[in-house]
Amino acid sequence: MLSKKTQYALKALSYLAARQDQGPVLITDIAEQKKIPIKFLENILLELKNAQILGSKKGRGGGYFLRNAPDKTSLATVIRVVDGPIALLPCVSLYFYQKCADCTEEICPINAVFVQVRDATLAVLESKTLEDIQDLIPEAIDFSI
Amino acid sequence: MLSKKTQYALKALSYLAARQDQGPVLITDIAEQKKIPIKFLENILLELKNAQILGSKKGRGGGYFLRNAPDKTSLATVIRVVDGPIALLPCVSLYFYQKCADCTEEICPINAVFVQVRDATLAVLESKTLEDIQDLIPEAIDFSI
DNA sequence: GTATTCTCTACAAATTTTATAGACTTTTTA
DNA sequence: TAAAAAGTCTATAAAATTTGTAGAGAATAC
Repeated sequence: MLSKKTQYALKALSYLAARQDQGPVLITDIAEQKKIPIKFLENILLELKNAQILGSKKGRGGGYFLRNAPDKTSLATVIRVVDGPIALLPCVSLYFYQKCADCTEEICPINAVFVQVRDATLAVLESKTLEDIQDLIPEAIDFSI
Repeated sequence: MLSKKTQYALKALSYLAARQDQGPVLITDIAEQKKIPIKFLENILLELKNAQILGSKKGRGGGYFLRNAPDKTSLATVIRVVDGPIALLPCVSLYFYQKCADCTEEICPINAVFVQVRDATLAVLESKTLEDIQDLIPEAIDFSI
């Protein structure tokens, strides 16, 4: 399971992606709308900024915004930044690889299967982007029609 | 990432699968060969037994053994028993479902993507079984040829 | 009936996750 | 140019989970 932190990150990014053209968005705004503890969210957004996913502006009229077009940031990237490895085993991870204590990967059948799991998972997470998880903006829907 | 507990479970099952026809295997034996803390392993094997994956026999000549043919137990089953949910989000889990606080799944784009991730992952984990991760038994390989 | 082996419950230590506090810096603007 | 607005940064605390240990108990084989 993704950590709460990562779930918060995805919600925040989903919110920001939908407001891409509307200039910087306040942390406070995101926290309230998405019901995320504000101080926790601060840390998360900062991390996303340090990873070049978000940009920010200080002072009046400031806030956070996507640094690139929503379709340029994959969900895999987000998860790796906030949560770490996507693979189910360390010996199978592309970005957080760690050798197993005793096993030799060339002949380890467990390793082989989990490479397949990783690839299946990544096929989705690398291809889906913030564009695909954009918030539907309620205000934009006209129910009077 | 899978917990150490689940990794131990998979190693133990991999060991047992390869020794399927040789009668019960001692906890001690598995623990030594797979370098798993024995008391921890006891708990794990017991859990696998309670989940009907393993059978056991007490007393001299006793030990643990697979309850069914190796190809009858999927890796998904094992992971669910030991680790819990395979899905990345609670609102997307088949066996450990939990509703999100504020989101309505029908229109939640995050939910939709993670259903796809889940299905891609499960396609592998449901189809692969203990047969696929059987230990290669070193003793059985004849290097003299 | 005793040695062997799994069973069960409780607990303890370590680590990770979740969250909060508060002082600091940058920017805007009156 | 000072005050208000907003993000930055580091440290710490609380809670939860994971990892591992202890030891008495029950079943079985010989």
